[in-house]
Amino acid sequence: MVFDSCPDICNTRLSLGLGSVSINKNDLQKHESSSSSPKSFPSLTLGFSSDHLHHHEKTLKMDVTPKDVVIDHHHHQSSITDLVHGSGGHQQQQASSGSAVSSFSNSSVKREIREVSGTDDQDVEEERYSGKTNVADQEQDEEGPRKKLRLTKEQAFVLEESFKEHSTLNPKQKQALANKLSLKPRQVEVWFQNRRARYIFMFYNFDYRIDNLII
DNA sequence: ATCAATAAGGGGCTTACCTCA
DNA sequence: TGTGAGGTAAGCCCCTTATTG
Repeated sequence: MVFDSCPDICNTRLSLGLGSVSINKNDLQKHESSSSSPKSFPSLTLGFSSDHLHHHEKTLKMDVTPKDVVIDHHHHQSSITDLVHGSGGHQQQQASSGSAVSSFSNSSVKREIREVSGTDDQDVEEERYSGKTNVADQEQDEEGPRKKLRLTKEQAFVLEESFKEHSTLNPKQKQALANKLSLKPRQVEVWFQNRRARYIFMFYNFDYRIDNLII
């Protein structure tokens, strides 16, 4: 199904298509086998309009599947894109990044700023150095191999409960949780990131099991 | 020694906001 | 005064690494 987008007005000879892409669930689940029932996802396609298609063997195509359509399916974004584009997920990221040309990666800088600034964090840190896990963390600040923080059961419980309420946090919520648990806001943020990743993984595994049951 | 779980690092993309021509 | 382009900061995601039980 393809709707030509203003071919006369823009004269770009491009068309914008809305359709669906069938994806074998086996391929979706990279590391899992069985269940060959195909799944279809909504797809957005940019290409030459149909009347020009014959003149172009190679069509410029950009499928937005299904990241922006299926909520919480980010985890398999690259797998799906692999199928559509035939290679790594980074290709999709580049394809969709037209607006990001002027952007530059400044993650590490951001992180530095985050660590250096924010007196609130310092207060929080001072507090947490009195706790059980803080010794290891304190050592980490000094030179040497990074020590892995293990959250206490209480901390994990509170984070879990909070995650049930909302899977993402706004800055205030993050800060409040950090204060409550004597953690850095960054640690709360990381926990939620990892937790979301786990959640999506579990979601797909559940889906996979259901499929098997039905078959 | 091996493995699974998970905290954290690094890089990329998106979005909002600001400045300036 | 309104507008578009470019820069910046912040947040999120994916992938990966490192640590720990």
